[in-house]
Amino acid sequence: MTPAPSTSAARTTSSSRSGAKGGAAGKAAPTKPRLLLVDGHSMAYRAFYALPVQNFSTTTGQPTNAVYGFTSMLINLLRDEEPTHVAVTFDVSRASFRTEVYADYKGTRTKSPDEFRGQVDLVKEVLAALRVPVVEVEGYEADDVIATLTERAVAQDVEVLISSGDRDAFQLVRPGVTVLYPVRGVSELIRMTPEAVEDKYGVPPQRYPDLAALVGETSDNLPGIPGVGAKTAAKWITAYDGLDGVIANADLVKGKAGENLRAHLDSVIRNRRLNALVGDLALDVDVPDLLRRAWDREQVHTVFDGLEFRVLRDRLFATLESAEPEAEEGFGVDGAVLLAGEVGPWLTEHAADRTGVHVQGQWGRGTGEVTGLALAGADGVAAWVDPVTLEPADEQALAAWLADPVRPKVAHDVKGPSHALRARGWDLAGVVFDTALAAYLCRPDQRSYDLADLAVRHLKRELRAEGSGAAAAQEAAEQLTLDGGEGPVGGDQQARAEEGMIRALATTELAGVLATELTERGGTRLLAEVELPLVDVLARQERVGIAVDTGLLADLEQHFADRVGQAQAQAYEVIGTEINLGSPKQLQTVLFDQLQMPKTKRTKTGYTTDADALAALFVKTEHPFLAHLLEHRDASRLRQTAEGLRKSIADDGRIHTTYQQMIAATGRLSSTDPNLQNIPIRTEEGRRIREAFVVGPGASDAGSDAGSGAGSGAGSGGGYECLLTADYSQIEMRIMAHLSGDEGLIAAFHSGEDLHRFVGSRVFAVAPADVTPEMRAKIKAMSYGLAYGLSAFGLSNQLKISTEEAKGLMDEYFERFGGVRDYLRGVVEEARRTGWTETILGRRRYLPDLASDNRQRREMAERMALNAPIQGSAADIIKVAMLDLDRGLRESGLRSRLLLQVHDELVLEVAQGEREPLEQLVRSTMAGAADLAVPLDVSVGVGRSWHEAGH
DNA sequence: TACCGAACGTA
DNA sequence: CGTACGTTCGGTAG
Repeated sequence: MTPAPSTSAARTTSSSRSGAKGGAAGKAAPTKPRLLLVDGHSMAYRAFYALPVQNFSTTTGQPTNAVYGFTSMLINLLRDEEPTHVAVTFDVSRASFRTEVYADYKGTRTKSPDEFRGQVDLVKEVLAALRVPVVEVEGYEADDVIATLTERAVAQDVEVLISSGDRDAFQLVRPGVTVLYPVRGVSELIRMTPEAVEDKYGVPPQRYPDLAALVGETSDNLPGIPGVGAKTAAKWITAYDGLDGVIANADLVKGKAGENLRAHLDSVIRNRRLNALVGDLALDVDVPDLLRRAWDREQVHTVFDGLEFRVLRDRLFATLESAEPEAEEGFGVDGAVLLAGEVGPWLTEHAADRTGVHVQGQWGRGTGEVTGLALAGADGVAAWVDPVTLEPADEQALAAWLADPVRPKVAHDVKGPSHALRARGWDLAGVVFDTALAAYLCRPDQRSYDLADLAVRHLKRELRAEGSGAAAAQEAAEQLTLDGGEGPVGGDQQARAEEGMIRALATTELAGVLATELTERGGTRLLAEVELPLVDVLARQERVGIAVDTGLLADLEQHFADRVGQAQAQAYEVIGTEINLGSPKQLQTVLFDQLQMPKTKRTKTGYTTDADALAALFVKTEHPFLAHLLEHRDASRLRQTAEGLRKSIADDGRIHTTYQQMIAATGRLSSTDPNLQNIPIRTEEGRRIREAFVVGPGASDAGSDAGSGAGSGAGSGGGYECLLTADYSQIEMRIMAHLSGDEGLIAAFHSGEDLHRFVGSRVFAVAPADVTPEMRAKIKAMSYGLAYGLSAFGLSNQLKISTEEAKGLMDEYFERFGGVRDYLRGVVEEARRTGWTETILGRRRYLPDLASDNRQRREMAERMALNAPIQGSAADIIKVAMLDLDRGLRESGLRSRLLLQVHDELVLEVAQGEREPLEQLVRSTMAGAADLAVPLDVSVGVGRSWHEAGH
C-alpha cells in the first residue's frame, strides 16, 4: 500500500497556510517588497473602450470586453512586475466629498453604457477568485484609496506601482512610486517615473495637480483657464514656484492669458482643491494585509468558465505558475538501503510491476557515472543501492532486472541516466514511461521539466520526507550517523539514499498523473511510439559520436586565425586606431562618430552593426574599413567554430554531442555541447569545416550495440568505409502541400519539375522554361517565408524590392494557390478556437497568446501557429524515420550506424561493404516514414567526410 | 561571477 | 515587420 496516497484533486483546500505564505514568493523571494495598486474602475473602463464589445460576450449575451481586458492586463502586470503585494480599488458611488464641494464634478460624464455596468461586478468576481483584495471607501474615489495606501507603503519602505487611467495619480509619483498609465487601450502601459512626468509636463510630479488646476480636466468637468495649455501653465508654475505663487502674483502676468487667469482664479482654486488626492483615509487594511495570495483554483475555473474565458484561463495557469499553492507535504518514505544479499530478494518482492528508477550520478557527452540507484516499487516500497559495494549476486540480479524488457520501469528524463548506467555496465530496458517527456508533450513551451517542479505542480508535494522539513531531515541524518558510528550506513549516505528514494517515489506517482493528463491532450501514442523509443536511438547516437580529423581541424583553425590577423591589421591601418573589432559599442563609435557614416537600424542599445547593415553601408560609402571588418567577422566566427569543435573532441577522437529532446516547442530536437546542427555549409570557406567530420576507423566499443550483439560476427571486417548523408528535399513545402490539400502545389510535386520553377511559372504566368533565376529566387523566398508568417514588408526587405511589388507577388501567389491561403488562414482560426495547433502525429503546441490584447504578442502567436504544424510535422516524420531505420538496421543485420540528425538530414557511418544495401534501406525508410498527398523525396550522398557526402 | 543583448551559424 | 534553435563575445550589474 502506498504510504502517502495523494492526488492533485485531494489537495486544493489547504489554503489558509499556503495563502499566508503567498504565491509571489515562489522561488527566489524578491529582495524588496513591491505593492501593485490598480484603479479598477478606470482600468476596466479603458478596457471597455479598447476592445470591441461584439467580439467579447458570452453565449448568453453578457458583454465581457471590459472584464476580459482588465483581467488580461492584471495577469500581465502580475507576471511582468512581480509585485509581492497587490490591491484593486474602486469608487463606491458617484457621490463623494468632491460632489459636495462642486455639484457638477464629473458632471459631463454620460452615464456609462449599459454594456459596461454590470461588468464591474464581474471584475470583482474575478478578483475574488484570484484572491486579490478589493479596497473601497464610501464617499471617496479609488484614487484616494490609492493615495492613502501609497503613503503607507512609502513609509514602510515598500516600492509602489500604480495602474490608473486617471492622470490625478501622477501627483503620487516619486522615487519608488511609479504610475503605469495606459495608452491605447490597456495592453500598453507607459511608466510614469518622476523623470517621465517632468519630461512630459515640464513640472515635477508633486506639482502636476497645480498644472492640471490651471489647464483643467474635461473628463472631470473641471474647466481650466481658456487659452492656457500645459506649456504656459508649466512656465508660470516654474516662474512663481508653484500654484500658490502664481495666484499670489496673478497681477504680474501679462497679456490675454494673464487676464484670463485673473478672471478664472476661483475655478483654479476650486480645481486644485478637488484634484488633490486624500492620502490619509482611515482604512481597515494596511499594506501587510495585501500580501499576494495563491488564487483559488476551483473558483478560477468556475468564474472563468462562466465568462467563457478559456484561453485567458490557460494563460493564467501558464504564466503565473509561481502563484500555485505551495506544496504542503513531502513524501512518506517506506524504504531502506539494501545491504549485501538483499538486492535480488527485494527485486523479486517489490519490482515485478511498474517501478520507479532514479539514478544518482553525472552524465554528458554520451557517457556518465552512477553514484547511487534508487528504486520505488508499485507497492510504494523504495530501496537504494550503492553501486560501489555491490556483491556479485546483487550485481547480477540488478543487471538482469534493469535489462529485462518485461520488467516495466518509469523514469524521469532517462537518456542521461542511461549513459551512466551503461558506463557502469548496466543496460536499461523496459522503460514504459518518462515523466519529463510526458510533461514536455503536455506543455512543450516550458523551459525545464525539473522533477521537483513537476512534483509541486502535479502532486502538490515537495521533494522532501513527510513531516520533516529540511531541519528535521538533517537531524534524522545526524542521528543515524551517531547511532551507526562506523556502521554500514553512514549519515551522508542515508541522506543521499532518502533523497534518491523520494525522487523514485515521486517519479512513479507523477507517471500516473501525467499519463492521465497526456491522454486528455491526445499525446499517449506519440509518447509510447515515438518519443520514448527515440530516447534509446538518441542515446546510441550520442555514445557513438562522430569521428574528427583532428589535424585538419587544427590546420583550419590556424588558417582562419591567419585571416583574422590580416583583416585586423588592415582594419587598424585604415582607421588608425586599435579598437576591439568584436565590440559593437566600439564599432559604433568608429562608424557613426569618427567616420560619420549614416545611421543604421536601431537596436536597444544603439545602432546595429550586423552583416546586412555593414554590407549596405559599404555599398553607400565604399569605405575599405567595412570590407576588412566583414572579413574579420567572418574569419573570427569560423575560427571560433573550429576551436570550439576541436576542444570538444573526446579521447576516442570523436565528438559526442547531446541531443535535447524537450527543448523545441515545435517538436524538433536540438543539439548542444557542441551544437552539431549549425555547422557552416553556406559559404565555401565555412563548408571546409565539414571536411573535418570524417568516417571513423571503427572498432569503437559503442559500435557493437548498434547491430545486435549476437549476429555481428558475420562480416567482421571491422571498420567503416564512408559517411552517408540523406536528406529530405523541401520537406516543409511538401507538408504544406499535404496539409493544405492545394491541388496546384500537390501537382507541382508530382510534375517532376523543379518546385520553385513550377510555382514560378504559375505565379508569373510563363512557361517553366522561361522562369528566370531572379524569378525563381523570389518564389523560393516567398514559399519558405509563407510557412513562417512572412509579411509583404518582410518579403520586400529580404528581396530588396518595393513593398508594393512584394504585395503583388504574394497576391498572385495566393491567387494561384488558394488552398495554401485558405489553409494558413484556417490554421490560425482553429488554433484560436481550440487553443492549440497540431502536427500530423497529434503533437500539440498551445498558444494562449492568440487571444492577447497586445498586438505584438498576438501576431507573434499567429506566426507560431502558422509554423508549428509544418515544422512540427517535419520533426514527427524524421523521428519516425529514425526509429524505422534503427529497427531496419537491426533486422537486416547491418552494422552501419546513425550518427547525426540535423532536422531534415541524417548522417550515418557506413560499415565496410554495406554502402549499397544501406542506401536502399535509408531511401525506402525515410520516404516511407509518412503517407502524404505528395511523395517524400530523399537525396543521398556518400563520401569520406561530411563535406564530401554532402550534395 | 552572473546575466543580457548583439551577432550569427543551421534547418 | 519570418519560425525553431545554441554559442560566443563584450558589457555591465552584482
